[in-house]
Order: sequence, then structure tokens, then C-alpha cells
Amino acid sequence: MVDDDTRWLTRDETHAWIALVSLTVHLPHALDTQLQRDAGLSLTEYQVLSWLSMATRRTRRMRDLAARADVSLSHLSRIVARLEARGWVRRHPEPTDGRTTLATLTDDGWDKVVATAPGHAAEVRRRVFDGLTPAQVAALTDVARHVTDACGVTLPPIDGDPDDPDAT
Amino acid sequence: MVDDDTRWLTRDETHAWIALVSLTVHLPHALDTQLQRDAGLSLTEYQVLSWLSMATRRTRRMRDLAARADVSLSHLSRIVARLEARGWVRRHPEPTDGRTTLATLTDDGWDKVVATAPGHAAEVRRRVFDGLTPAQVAALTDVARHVTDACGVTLPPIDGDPDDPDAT
DNA sequence: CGCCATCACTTCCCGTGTCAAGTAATGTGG
DNA sequence: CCACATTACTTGACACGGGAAGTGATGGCG
Repeated sequence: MVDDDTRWLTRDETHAWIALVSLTVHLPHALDTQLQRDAGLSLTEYQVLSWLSMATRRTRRMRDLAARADVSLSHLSRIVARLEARGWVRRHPEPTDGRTTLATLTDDGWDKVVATAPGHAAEVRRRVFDGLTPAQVAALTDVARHVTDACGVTLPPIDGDPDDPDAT
Repeated sequence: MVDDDTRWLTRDETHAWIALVSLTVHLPHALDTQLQRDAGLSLTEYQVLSWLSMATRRTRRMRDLAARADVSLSHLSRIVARLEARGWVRRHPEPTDGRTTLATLTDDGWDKVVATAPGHAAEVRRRVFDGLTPAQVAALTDVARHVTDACGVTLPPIDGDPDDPDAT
């Protein structure tokens, strides 16, 4: 009745799997709670502000920003609408292509990131990196990249547009 | 202006962090997509059915099931209501304590799990374990447990109620 | 025995995210 | 130079999940 050609998980893999599922639920929740409490931001909102703050001229195309922050374009559209209403981001059309929208971090948005980052970093440290050895950090990096690759994810570069002549 | 006592993430930790965030977004999404397509189930719904199928007498208290499946009790209440409407789970009160509700997997529910499990296992294998060495699996387990512990998660035992005299 | 705190769930309200349809600006082939 | 497909984003309808409040059942204590 059962297809026993199925390659089931081994015992060790099952344990890893259970732990990993738990992580994917509780870690984002813990970070979200801290950000909401201390900064009135959701994790995804913070990620978007954070990636913008790292971009050349604090500006990115919506499309690239969505890929970088791991959200769909429609989702990003809503997030940025919220952030714009709070004065932290401004949207304006790309001059050379009227279809493309650029999102830029305002000065207030920059200040918000600067004010929020230390608490967020401390939370990430507390929940993830405190108590991990460098070897474990390296293993985590390899495994996480392996998994995201296997999920077919392709990310744009971390820095600003490579063809932007004003790039540092 | 900036509190430079902040213990920022190192370069390696930042890379690990970026990869880990990506994982927490894309891995659940990939698994959800496969289950939805092949079985008409969300990942959380499948997890609930799966944990029930492993429990002694296919029965668990709602409370324990919620903790085990990493969902809130209110969330579980809705999930089980959906599964009950589809005939895969039945709820009934615990005889010795009228407050407690027991959830039991029906025969149809069991068949559903049996039919769904191989495809799900294959997806987990493809997205996570294929290409990982045993050492990486072990490291993943350690890190994931470390993180969930740091998020203050406590899980009930995997088997059925320890004080159930009928337990195997 | 009776009152109140507690526990175990359920339900309500709300924000968020997703999929699909809509809109506007570009390329492209005749 | 004019349809038509394509790209890039926005919006609308809907489902899911979280937290607070509600409901019913227990336990503890005077």
C-alpha cells in the first residue's frame, strides 16, 4: 500500500528537521516582538528600512528591494506605503523608465534605522549568536545558503546598482 | 550619538544572519506550496495531522498539540476546526477533566497522512538534506535547538501522554 | 459549601500577506 | 507608427494568524 521506495528521513535528519521547523516559527516571532515593542516596527518593515539604509544613495528599485528583503512585490508595495505614510521612505519614478519606482530612505528614516539597529542587533545576538562557536556560525551559513539555493532563490547584489556611476 | 557599546554582529555573523533570514522565509513557503498543490493542506495543517499520527492512540490534548506543532492555542483551535470539518480529526472532552479537549486522528485522517507523507518527505529531502553531510546535519540540529531554546520554547514529549497507562 | 482564582479552550476583531486582476509605461513586429 | 505582448508596480478580495476577551470547568481556601 505504501510506496516504500520513498527515501524517508533518517533518525538524525528527523531530529534536525523538528528543530529547524521550530526555529522558523519562533525566531521570527521573537524578533518581531522585540521590534514591535521597542520601535513599533514589524520585522519585515525593519528589514526593508535596513536594506535601504545600506544601498547606494539610500535608494533602490522596488523590484530589487523586494528580492533582497525576501518579500513579494505586492507585499513590498504595501510595506513601503506604510513606511511612506510614516515619513521614513519616499517613492519617485525612475527618470529613464517610467515603469520603475525608486524607494529612497528619508533623513527621518535614516534616524529611525540608527535608533533601532542596536536593539535589534542585541536581540539577534541573544537569540542566535551568543553561545555559538565560529565553526557553528560557519556551518550555519553553509547550511542556510544551501537550503535557500535549493528553494530557487536568487538575490540581487547587496550594494547599490552596479551601473550607478555615483556608487562609492 | 550612537551607543558604540553595542556589540554589533561580526562580518561572518552578518552573512550567517542574512542567509538564515532568507531560510526562514523561503523554506516554509516552498513546503507549503508543495503540500497545497499535492494534498490541499497547509504546512501547519499537515504538521498537526502528522503529530497526531505519531501520538499514542492518535490522540493528544489541544494544549500539548499546540506546543508540539509550534502554534498558539487559538490558532490550533481554528486549524482543528478546519480538519474536523474535512473529517480527519474528531474533538471530544477528556472524561477526567471537562476543561480539556482531546483531538483524535480519524481513520480517514490517518489515510490522509499516509498518502501525503512521502511527497512531503521528498520535498524536505530536496530542499534541506540532499547534499548535506552528516556533520552538517548534526551542526544544524545543535544550532537550531540552541536558537529555539534562546527563544524560550519548551516542548512536550514526542510520544503520547506519559501518564497514559495504555501507552506502549 | 461557596466564592474566587486558575486553566483550557473558543471566539471576536484586527492587521498582515497572498493571489489575481488592473493600470501605466516600454519594447517589438508588421 | 500602431497594435500587442511584456515589464513594473498597485489595488481589491480574501484567508490566515495573533492577542484580548469570553465561556465553562476545576481546584483551593475560608
